[in-house]
Amino acid sequence: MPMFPSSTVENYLKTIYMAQSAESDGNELVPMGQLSNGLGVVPGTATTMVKALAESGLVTYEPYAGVRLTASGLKLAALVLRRHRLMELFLVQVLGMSWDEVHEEAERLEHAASDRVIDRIDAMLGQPSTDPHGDPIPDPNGAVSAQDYPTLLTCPVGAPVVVTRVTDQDAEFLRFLESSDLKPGQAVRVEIRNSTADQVVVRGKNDRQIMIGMRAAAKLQVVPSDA
Amino acid sequence: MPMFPSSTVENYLKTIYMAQSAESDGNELVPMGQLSNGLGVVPGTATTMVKALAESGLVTYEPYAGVRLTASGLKLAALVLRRHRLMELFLVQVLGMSWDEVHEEAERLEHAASDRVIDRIDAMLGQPSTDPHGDPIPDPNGAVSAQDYPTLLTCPVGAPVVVTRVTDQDAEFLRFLESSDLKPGQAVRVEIRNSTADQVVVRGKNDRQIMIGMRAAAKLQVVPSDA
DNA sequence: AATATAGTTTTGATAAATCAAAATAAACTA
DNA sequence: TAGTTTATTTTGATTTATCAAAACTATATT
Repeated sequence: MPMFPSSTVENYLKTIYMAQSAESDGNELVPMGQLSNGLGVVPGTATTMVKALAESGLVTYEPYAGVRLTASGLKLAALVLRRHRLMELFLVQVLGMSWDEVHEEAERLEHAASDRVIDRIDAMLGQPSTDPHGDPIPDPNGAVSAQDYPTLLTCPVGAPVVVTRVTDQDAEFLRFLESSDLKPGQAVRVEIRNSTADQVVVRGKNDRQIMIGMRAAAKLQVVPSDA
Repeated sequence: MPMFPSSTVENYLKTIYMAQSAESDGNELVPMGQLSNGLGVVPGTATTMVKALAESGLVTYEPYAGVRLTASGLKLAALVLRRHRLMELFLVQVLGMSWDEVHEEAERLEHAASDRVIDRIDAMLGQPSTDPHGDPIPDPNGAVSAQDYPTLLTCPVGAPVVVTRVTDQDAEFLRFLESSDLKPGQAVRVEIRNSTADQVVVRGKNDRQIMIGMRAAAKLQVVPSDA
């Protein structure tokens, strides 16, 4: 129970949090391999650290099975994500940075910005609910509005939808989306979905036709739209 | 020669830089005691670290005498100060924080903000030359416009001057200055200076009369003004 | 000069976070 | 079921930054 969690601890919690919420259940155990992989450390390092986190009551650890956040770990992780996402939005909206470069910036700033600063940013941006990638911003208590949207891979073919969220922070991928007019907010429609050929054809802005693979399509969350 | 200096290294350089430039000469050796004191570590720790910095070519170290920045150490230190001071000004001007709380915020953010972010801030603020305390902001190459101003302790009695810089970051002191209308930019005039009684009497805003000690007076730099 | 004092360096330990590689457990395969 | 593969844990070292306390140096005092 570190009074002030190190940025290492914050990163472990954040990574576990995201792996956990990527699961349908959301309460699954995260395998150690996935964790060490996500953090870019060798497996043994993650094992050692997770045992310390368990000692601090931030996670529960089941040897050979995986790790899961406790209530307090969950809250801490959500607050780290809050800082990260508010920071990203701030960098885009106030400093005018491009959405593909803010992730790595926020990756460092999230550990240095105090609640005082974060609260100011939150107020300045009008208490926004999502960051530039459409990821939800937890509230000051760590609560997140539940999200479970369809994607370009699962939404009905032909139905008009709006891109709401991109669940991948890779800068190159984000630049591709930008150049394809597929950023959050964009109205689109799936025209063809061919799993054998691994292609999803989308009709987008100005009737532009864009072909993407199924892997990519699954990373674009959407909501049905009326128009 | 660390490719990416740790924030510890940055803090050592910054502290040496400030101690050095506080000297008249500006090229003096900084005693180890002053350094360890400024950093809040025990003397032995500073000795060890300084030897490593010397190894990296950032400082020259003379045992039992002290430490001095090399050209490359000087530049690095100036760039840390640039980040710190731009960040402080940004927190005050854009986020509307009070000038007495931004120092400690910037103390952490200065190590996390990239040049990309800093350059945006610099542009947004119109390439300012001083921070909220009047401290000069080094340019992107680490160059600082030389400053050697008189203070409320050394300026002519009776002459109209303007407060330009406060060389102390203590939050309580800064709040006192704010409540006494002695922030940078304020036009004032020294009325009485009595070294025996350790008092400097200043006529300030709205003809208000303020009494401060000589220690405090020496921390307020001024420039002569016409009015 | 002899001694006291203040400042500095050395030495030995420690905590946090990591890696490499050996050991072990679980899962899969034939 | 026996053997192989994959995932995980252990063990032993390493790096960075730190402290406590002993040893030392230089300077000031009488």
